[in-house]
Amino acid sequence: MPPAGGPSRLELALLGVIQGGPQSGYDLRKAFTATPLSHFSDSPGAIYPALARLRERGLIEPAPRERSDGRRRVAFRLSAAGRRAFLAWLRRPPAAEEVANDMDAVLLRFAFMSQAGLDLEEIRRFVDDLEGRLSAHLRGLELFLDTAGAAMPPTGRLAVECGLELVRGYLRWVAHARAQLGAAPKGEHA
Amino acid sequence: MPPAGGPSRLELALLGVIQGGPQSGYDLRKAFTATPLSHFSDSPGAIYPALARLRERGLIEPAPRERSDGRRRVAFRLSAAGRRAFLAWLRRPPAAEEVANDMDAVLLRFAFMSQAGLDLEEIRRFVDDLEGRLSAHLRGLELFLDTAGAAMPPTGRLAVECGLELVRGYLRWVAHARAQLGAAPKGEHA
DNA sequence: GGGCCCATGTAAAAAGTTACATGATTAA
DNA sequence: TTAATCATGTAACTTTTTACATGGGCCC
Repeated sequence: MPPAGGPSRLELALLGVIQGGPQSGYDLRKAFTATPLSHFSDSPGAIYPALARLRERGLIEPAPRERSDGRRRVAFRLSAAGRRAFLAWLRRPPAAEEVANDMDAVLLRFAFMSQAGLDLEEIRRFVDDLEGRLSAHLRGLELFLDTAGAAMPPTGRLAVECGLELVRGYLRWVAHARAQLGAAPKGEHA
Repeated sequence: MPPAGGPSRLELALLGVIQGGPQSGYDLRKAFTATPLSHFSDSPGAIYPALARLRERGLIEPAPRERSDGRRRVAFRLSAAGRRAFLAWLRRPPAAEEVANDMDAVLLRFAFMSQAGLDLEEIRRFVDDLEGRLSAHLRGLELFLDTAGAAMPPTGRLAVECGLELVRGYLRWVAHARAQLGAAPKGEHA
């Protein structure tokens, strides 16, 4: 729904999957239902219009068809401009506001990074930035609880504490991710 | 965007805050900017139309004004039907699909429970149901990782592992919440 | 009186949801 | 041949976003 400036989250997810190899609308629908990450609609009413938009903007283009069984099938691949836009989006460091209430978008970016060929150092820098934002957000939540917690109804306070526990979970994951990324031998991505 | 059947998430959040006492549109905007839980837009273009819809459907009604300083101010309170609808929403046990990709909605329900006067036993049952769903989802993610994890690009796999860590965070919180709720003396809510 | 916050709204445009429509191909 | 699956789309509707518009009260 949001004319949020650049491509929508669905469009970016589409670009991300397409980036891994030409995909038809039907492929993409299946990818979204099969994959645990991302809760995107598998409805044709979302995907086909989104593909049409991406095509109009020159971010994707029809790929030459290989498997020429009789079926009608329109596979798309990224155009040069599409690849540029996608990489620019991937490289955007996590913003404070995003970390506070749109971690899905941050994780979506991260998920596509190695497949898109970002090098280890860039990915590590992203993780470092993310950790800083998460720590700040954690402090903010703790401060809020200290200030307003006592006056809140029990389940309200518990809900905020849940947010806190989540951020701690993210921070634990950051440590894990850094270990995995650090351990990987140089140039071992994709 | 979604005509998902009942009231939208924003509408439910509005009902939830109004439930705690009469609120004007401006109050609600402030509540959404000040509160850490929930990332709702503070934009008038979202809130005033939503209030108008709720009013048309008979879920809220203008409250008699108390602070009669000169300012124009239209405060709303829940109608009887509004209270019924809100309670019915609160009491809906968490569904599997919700736990997988809309925990925000689950937490939003939980946050309003004690203020709305649900009794401790109901809240505990909700938490028990939630734990069951979370455990099932955890197993699902673990299975996915065992099956598909090896074939995934590194950051893709890490992103799924992040989802896993999150679910573990939620489960830790469930244990904490149960302890808090169990410890509270009978009838100590709101 | 001028500027700032309070307070409520509207208008245009975009994106998603549900539901429907259509046709080809494969398998029973 | 009949049903299921592959595959792509359209139409109506709803909500949200951004941006603008308006006006009253308060404080210096």
